[in-house]
Order: sequence, then C-alpha cells, then structure tokens
Amino acid sequence: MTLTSVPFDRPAPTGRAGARSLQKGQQTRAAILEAALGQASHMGLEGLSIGVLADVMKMSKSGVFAHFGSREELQIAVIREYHARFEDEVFFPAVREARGLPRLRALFENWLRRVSVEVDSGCIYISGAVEFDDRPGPVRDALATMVRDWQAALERAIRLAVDCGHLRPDIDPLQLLFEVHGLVLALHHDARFLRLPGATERARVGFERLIERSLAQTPAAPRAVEAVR
Amino acid sequence: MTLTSVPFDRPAPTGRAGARSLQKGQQTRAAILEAALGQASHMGLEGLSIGVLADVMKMSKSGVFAHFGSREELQIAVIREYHARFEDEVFFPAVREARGLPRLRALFENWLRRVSVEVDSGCIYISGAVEFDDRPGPVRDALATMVRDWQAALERAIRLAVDCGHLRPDIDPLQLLFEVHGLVLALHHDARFLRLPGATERARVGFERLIERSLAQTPAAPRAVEAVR
DNA sequence: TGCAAAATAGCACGATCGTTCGTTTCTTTT
DNA sequence: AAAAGAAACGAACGATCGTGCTATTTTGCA
Repeated sequence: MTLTSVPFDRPAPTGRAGARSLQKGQQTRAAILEAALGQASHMGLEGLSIGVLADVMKMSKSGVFAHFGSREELQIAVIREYHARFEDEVFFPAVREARGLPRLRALFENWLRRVSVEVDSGCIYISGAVEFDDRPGPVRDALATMVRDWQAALERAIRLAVDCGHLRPDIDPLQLLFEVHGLVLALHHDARFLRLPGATERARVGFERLIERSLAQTPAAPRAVEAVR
Repeated sequence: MTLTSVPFDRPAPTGRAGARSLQKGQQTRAAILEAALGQASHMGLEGLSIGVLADVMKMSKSGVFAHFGSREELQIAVIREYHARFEDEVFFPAVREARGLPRLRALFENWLRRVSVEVDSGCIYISGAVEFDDRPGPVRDALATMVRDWQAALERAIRLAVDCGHLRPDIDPLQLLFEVHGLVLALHHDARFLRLPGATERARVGFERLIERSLAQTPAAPRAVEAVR
C-alpha cells in the first residue's frame, strides 16, 4: 500500500554482508542526501553542485562523488529522497483518514503544508517540473514518474469520494484534480516568489469552493441564466 | 494606457545623433535578444549562456557581451523583451474588447494561447518565478515587477467586470485572480511537463466554471447543506 | 590483532563559464 | 576622402564544473 511502485535501491548492499545496522558509507550517503535536498530546494535540481556539497559536508569532491557515480544519479537520488519524505508527510498520514471526503481534505491540507513557505524549502516536484520540461533524460523521467504517481493517488482519492457518495457521480475526477493542482501551484507562486501573505488561505478557500460545488447533497445547481454575452 | 510603467531604455542613444533608423548596433542587439529569448524559453533564464549565444549568432563572445555589459543585464533585457511581446500578444488585443466580461475573457484566452505548447517556447514569467524564488537580486526584482504588473492588470479587469454589473459585487477580485492564475499554472505544468493532451481545454472549463459561479444574474447560490464531516 | 574491503582524499584533466583588455574592422559624420 | 566613433574580434584570465585516476585512511569481520 505505497504511493509508488518505483523500486528504491536504497540499501544497495554491494558487499555480501547483510546490512544489519547502517554501515558507515550508508549513513554518510544519507547525510549527503540530506544536504543535497536542502541545496536542491533552494537552487533547484540544476543548481546542485558536487563541489558546493563537498564544502558543506567537509569532504573532498571525489568523496562525495563516489557515493553516486554521477551528477545525474545524485539528482535522481535527491528526487527519490524527496518522494520518500513527501510520502511520509503528505500521503501516509492522510490515508489513515476515512476514505472519501475526509481523506481528500487531509491530502490537500498536508499538501498545502508541504508547499507553503512555512517549510523553508521549496517543492522539488514543482521547481523540477519547470526546470526539466524541455530537458529529456533520466532525471526528467524519474521526476515525471513521481509526479504522475502523486497525481494518480489524488485521482484515486477523488474517485473514492465519488464512490462513497460524498461527491456527485457526474464530476470528472481529472478535471477536479486539474483545478486542485492549480490552487497548489498558485500558492507556490504567490507565497514563494511574490511573497504575498495569505496565499495559503486563498488556496484553502478555493479548495472548499471546488468541494462545495461538487458535493452530492447539493440540489442540482440551478443553471445560471444566460451568461453575459 | 500601457500595461506597465517600467521605463524601457530600449533606444539607449549613446551618441548625440537622433536614432532616425535603427543603427547597426541596435539591430544586432535586437537579433541577439531574439535568440536569447528563444534560449531562455527552453533552458530558463539561468540557462542563458553568452558563449552559446555567440555560437548561434556566429559572433565572438565578447561581441555579444559588449551589448549588455553583464550577464545579469542580458537576463533583464530578455525579461523586458518578453514583457513587451506579452503586452503585444495578450494585453493590447484584449483591451480593445468591451470592458467587463468580454475583456476578461479575451485576456484569459490570449493568456492561454501564450502559455500552451502551441507556442514552442515556455512562459518566462512562470519558469522565472520558480528559478528566482530564492535568488534575490536585480533579475528577480525585474521579473517580480513585470509579473506584479500583469496581475494588477488582470485585477483591474476583474474589478471592471464587477463595476459593470457583470460579476457579483461581493466577489473578492484577488481571490478570483488567484484561482484563475492557478488554472494557467496547471496548464503550463500539465501541457509542458507531463505532455498531457487536453490541458488547454481543462483550463478553459475551469475558467468558465469560475465565471459562472461569479455571474451577477445567478440567484444567491443556495447554501450547500451541511458538508460531509 | 591482522587483513580484506570499503570509504575517503588528493590531484589532474578538459570543458565551460563570465569577464577584461587591447586591437582591428566597419560605420557614420565631417 | 579623411577623421572620429562605434562595433566586433581574439586571446587570455581565474573560477567552477563534473569526472577519472591512484593513494591513503578507515572500517568491519575473522
């Protein structure tokens, strides 16, 4: 019951010894990844620099390098690490809620928390999407896989809410997903770039209006009379 | 009656001679800018490289460099150029429409066209916002000024639609702006990064629903009965 | 404690980056 | 046509980049 089916090669036991308790290498690798995640959040995945990372870790460049084999692999490792944390902070806590509207609300609320400035780091899904929308390659592929998985999870939650009878049966899950996603992107833009206060609340309001319009109990909304022009 | 009040130092007549017809320097500068705009659309403003630009223009690096004085100035010049084209393609054609809903619709529709993949280039406002949300400096400032101006223009159009009686008087223009902006961002994401077909139509549908909900003629929407949970 | 293997350091490479400077070529004006 | 000025070139700089080697150190296990 995980968000994604992408295989993680985390332990990567190169030696024969079963990784009983995190070997030295694994834990410095984890520490590097931690630092890399921070750097990528601020400078973007393309801003990741092995040299800078080595300085931060007080290691040699080659020491850092050896853990990943290439810059691309480092970027992918960062994406996977971000994905894992996203799962832990957004997805898993939400699936403990009752299926249907409560779970959908929880997913959105947790998502908001992850994206808003309250966490100093930016969302790698969002910044990465912009950085790699014209850059084919394994990094883009990894990123796209994770984003698609997350969108699929949201779509499932929406469909569940429909099946539960919480939302009207005639709503288009993908359209609703599109609109909800837009709210989060607008939040990311206004809060992080324009530094506008209250963006989180705007996203919440937008979400509640979308839900309200999609509620099952709503008597078939009276057709708006003849739109202006 | 322009979108922005930011002064353009386009002609920049260094000599005393009145620039009657584009001097040689000005027109190669324009050609460089054209190429730079294309490069920035694909690689982002941070991906702008004077060396690559020189190759494309078949000029020397220093020749290109001399036109701008620094990489930062080049980036800012690109932003201004993009802004000018955005005005020409999105803003000006729309203000010829009747004020109120028709103009608002035209603004949105032109915006869609500018952002969707139909134009091969990406939107520098959107990619720049992500690239520079954690990078203070003159480039970020220039970008933020342009974006804020565009948002202000949209806000004005919304307020006009309210004043005309097309939209309900109790709607919050900034909230509506936020939600409309989200649709465009979602379009940019789905169309350019995920390469999903039909994203433009989803944005249109979302927009029409937002408008429908805000129409003046709509009888006060019946309060949705007690939301689930 | 000793030994094999894993982890890290050190150094050098080729490439690219933005930038500077002095020179040369092309335009424009007188 | 000559003189003045703008535009473009070419070479070099210091810095940083990712990466490939070979040592050296550190670790984990017998």
